[in-house]
Amino acid sequence: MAGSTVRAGLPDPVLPMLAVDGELPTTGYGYEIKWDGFRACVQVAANGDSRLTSRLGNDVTGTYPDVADAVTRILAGRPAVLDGELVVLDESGRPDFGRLQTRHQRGPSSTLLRTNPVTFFAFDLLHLGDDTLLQEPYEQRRSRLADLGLAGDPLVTVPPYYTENDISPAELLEVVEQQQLEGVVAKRLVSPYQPGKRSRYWIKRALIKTQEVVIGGWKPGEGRRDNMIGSLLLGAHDHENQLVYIGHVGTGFTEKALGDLLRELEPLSRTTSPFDTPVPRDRARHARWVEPRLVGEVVYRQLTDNRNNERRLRHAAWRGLRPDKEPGEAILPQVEPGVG
DNA sequence: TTCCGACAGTGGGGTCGCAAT
DNA sequence: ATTGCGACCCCACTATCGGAA
Repeated sequence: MAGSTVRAGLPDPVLPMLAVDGELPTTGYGYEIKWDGFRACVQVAANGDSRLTSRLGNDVTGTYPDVADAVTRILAGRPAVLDGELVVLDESGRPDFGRLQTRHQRGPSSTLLRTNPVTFFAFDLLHLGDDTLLQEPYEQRRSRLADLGLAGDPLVTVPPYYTENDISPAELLEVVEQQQLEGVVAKRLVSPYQPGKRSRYWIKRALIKTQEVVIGGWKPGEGRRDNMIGSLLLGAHDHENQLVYIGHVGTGFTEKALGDLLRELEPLSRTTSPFDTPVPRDRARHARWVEPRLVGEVVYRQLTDNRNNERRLRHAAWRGLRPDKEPGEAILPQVEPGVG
């Protein structure tokens, strides 16, 4: 793997097992909260060397040295490979992806290391000592993981999983929605661990929201999207009826939808931004502005607050035009009160 | 025949670092 | 000093193709 550091006693980086999108099965699966952070695998060798790798196998040990050290210390000489998620929790105990991004790629000298503590949520055990657990069923690996004694250290935790005997997936999703968490992952109880593979052994169900939006411009596409729309610049009205820029959407279109949209947008061209709030320079680059008349619908995961208190759609995907709606009906949701 | 999994290739938000202007 | 751009992290989604069902 390019870019990885060779360390004595450590095998190649582990590529994490992945989940497909889908509805949650009601039987034969364990259910876990989907934690909003960075996926990471921890490898600890018998000599105490340790390595943290990202989803694509990149070495991120230097970014989170305290996490690697904590796991090594707890294991006390036992070699092991763990899979989990690096998460930053906010004051109410919910994952805060934004703070994790701020910390990412910072070196050990960064002051952010102290202001943004990261917790490793360990949810699978692939190797322990001389034992390879990849072929063991999920439940067995979970049991061995629970016996490791990882919980108790502030930097490491082992989040629980639930079965149909504890709670139905529908009920768990309700809890997740109330707590404003990201979603649920179902893992087949008898399944092995297949590194780097995406299969129905693991099924993720993310909570998504819908939003009506006003199209205020578009950016041309590239490559396969040459001579087509690359993305749409979106806005919605706040409580003072200002048209607030809330980000772009560049996915979810069929090719036909892209062509139809372009034909509708071209007659609406104008030379200035129709938004009442500024569009960041790099986001407005190459933008073609239009009269804010067309209303559409997008789905998204989260309406973020960046460091400038600007709200942006995260993971937005286009659903289609809403010719039945007036621009004034595209209203920003109120800021949700914190939980906890 | 149809369906599904894997892959390539678009696009997004965000941060950081380097080189060109 | 500003700007452009790529490299990372997170990701959604469409289109395509070959093999499984």
